[in-house]
Amino acid sequence: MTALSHPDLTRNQALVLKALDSAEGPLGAYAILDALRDKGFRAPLQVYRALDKLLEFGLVHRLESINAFVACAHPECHAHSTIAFAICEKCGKVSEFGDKEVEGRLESWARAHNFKASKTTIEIRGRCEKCAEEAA
Amino acid sequence: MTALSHPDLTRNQALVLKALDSAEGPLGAYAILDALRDKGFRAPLQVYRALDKLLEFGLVHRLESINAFVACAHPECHAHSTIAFAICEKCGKVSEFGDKEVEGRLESWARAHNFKASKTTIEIRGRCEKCAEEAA
DNA sequence: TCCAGTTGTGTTATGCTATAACGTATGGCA
DNA sequence: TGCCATACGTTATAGCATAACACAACTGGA
Ligand SMILES: [Zn+2]
Ligand SMILES: [Zn+2]
Ligand SMILES: [Zn+2]
Ligand SMILES: [Zn+2]
Repeated sequence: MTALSHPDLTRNQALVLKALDSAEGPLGAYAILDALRDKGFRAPLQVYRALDKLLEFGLVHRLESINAFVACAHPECHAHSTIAFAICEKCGKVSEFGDKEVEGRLESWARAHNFKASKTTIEIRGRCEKCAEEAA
Repeated sequence: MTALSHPDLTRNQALVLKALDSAEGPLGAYAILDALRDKGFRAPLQVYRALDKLLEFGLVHRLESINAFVACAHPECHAHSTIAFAICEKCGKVSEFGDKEVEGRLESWARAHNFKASKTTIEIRGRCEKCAEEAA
């Protein structure tokens, strides 16, 4: 789905990114581990270390509210600004979007309170369009 | 700090709320357990079950990004609207605030994409005013 | 009164998420 | 060559959350 190329990804990092990228939805670290056992992965740390780097590169996002990871849908693009995620609790579909207005409001709260922000999380959980239709 | 009274809190629920309310910052479930061992608490489930109810009553918030819980700073007040949290990673101080503009923007994204939101998380991690001064 | 349903509780065991601590291997560079 | 930084592999452990079972207390109606 996304551009899988990046300067100097190591083998493990590339494998983890590929696993995330070819998954339908977000994956937990242990699900990634299971998906990569036949590539030689044995221990959670192999996954977490790769994820740390991929997060640093901005190629992967961590979804705090569900302890899972997704490949970035728009790499190269949203650089390091604040991103919001809509997560379907039924099918796992994740949509990322940015909103300058929201970002600005949160930034001004921080400025007004002398709060030095380092990372902002915005996650909406619910039902995606398709799954909402099916609901009772 | 906050109003500790609520219709029909059970003993365990009241104890957990009191523990959170008298803590300096957010507490993990196991920290609450440890704090309540001398009140007879023995197992994590005693804590989690009380927390479930307190969350339902809106007396406690869960901070998804740090797997911890805080007593609501404004019970009775912000009812069930979306709340944002600023969490100091140094001293643990948590500030809650609501922003109708932010809430509205996220709601309109959801409406535009036919996404049926059930719970929205907004958490800003960083340094509070006091701790930012001390930083190198 | 008795029964059934609901809610809270206690306990044991288990599962899922993440990191500590150790040693090894590799590549760039003075 | 010696040094440093980075990645890797493995074992063990820490931290967070729930499943499953059993029992007690209350509630409302037959
Ligand atoms: Zn992205
Ligand atoms: Zn869906
Ligand atoms: Zn609150
Ligand atoms: Zn602070």
